[in-house]
Amino acid sequence: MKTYSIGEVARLMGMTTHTLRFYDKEGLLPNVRKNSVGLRRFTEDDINWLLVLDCLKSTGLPLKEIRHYIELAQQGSSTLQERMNMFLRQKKRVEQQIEELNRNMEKINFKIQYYQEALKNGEENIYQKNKHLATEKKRLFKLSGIK
Amino acid sequence: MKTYSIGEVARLMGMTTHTLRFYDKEGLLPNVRKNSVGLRRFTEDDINWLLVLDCLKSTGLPLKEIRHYIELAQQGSSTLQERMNMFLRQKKRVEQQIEELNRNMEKINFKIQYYQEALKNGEENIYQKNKHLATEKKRLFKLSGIK
DNA sequence: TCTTGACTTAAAGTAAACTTTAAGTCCTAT
DNA sequence: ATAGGACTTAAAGTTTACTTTAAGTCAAGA
Repeated sequence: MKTYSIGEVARLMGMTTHTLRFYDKEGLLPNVRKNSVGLRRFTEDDINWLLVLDCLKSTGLPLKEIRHYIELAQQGSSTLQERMNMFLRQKKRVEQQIEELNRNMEKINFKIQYYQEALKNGEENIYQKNKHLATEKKRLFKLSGIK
Repeated sequence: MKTYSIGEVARLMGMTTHTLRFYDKEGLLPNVRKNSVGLRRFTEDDINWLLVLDCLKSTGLPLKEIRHYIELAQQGSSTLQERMNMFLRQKKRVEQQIEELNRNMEKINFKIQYYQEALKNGEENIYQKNKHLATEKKRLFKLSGIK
């Protein structure tokens, strides 16, 4: 069965070998074997897991909780439900992240529009500078009960 | 003109007063005035800026670069273009972030599907466990030139 | 008057996720 | 046989963005 060196996997995943060893030390690479001279050999399955790890990590799941997921997986099919719940929670978080990014995108687009105007006129117009924030401010004031 | 205490603004923004003082110390709240007894009083404009700061921060712009933006703004209209470029770059980053989130969402959805199947059958099917990763793996292998 | 609570500054401490350093082994090509 | 490069472990250091602690001021309520 084909295996890969830590250097190859690092290049493949866009990580450093240091990071991969750090993950291993932290228990985040549960199945990686070492050959007769003590070098890590990564299988296709190890790479598949790295892709999932990368997905969880880059959607904001802390390494600690990724390790917890690994522990669940190692306990066998009795933890199937719990593992699915983890992915369901993560799905919700990603949905929220996308919503927040869209809201922030609107703000950024407004700012770009504002600067385009300002560049055309050669000066800034303080009064329309933050027009777009009015709605959100009202929401926050209502929510916090301030004023 | 109505102003707000640091405590009110903290509640409004969902931050602590500590964080607001930290931002002030770091030069991230350029216009906040203090009253006769030395207490910070936040104006509507200060709150507007905090909303923009929050937008930049939560789309991943480091505080250091936010401070740089402030410095540009303080230099007047000669920096309009540069400030717009900053928002244009940030827009691109947010677009990439949304794309990445969508890719990750697909992986998470596959995992949820997988667990639903596994729960129905009461056992895991190792062979379809990572079917969805095949395409991405091919892409990565091609990109890195490994194999 | 005393205490409670909000505020002040300055400085030290923390958590997460690496990153770097140090010291050493092993294989390959010149 | 020796220099280079990839690998090993263990441990210390770094960065970012806060968070906590310490020591103190001030105004209002019981």
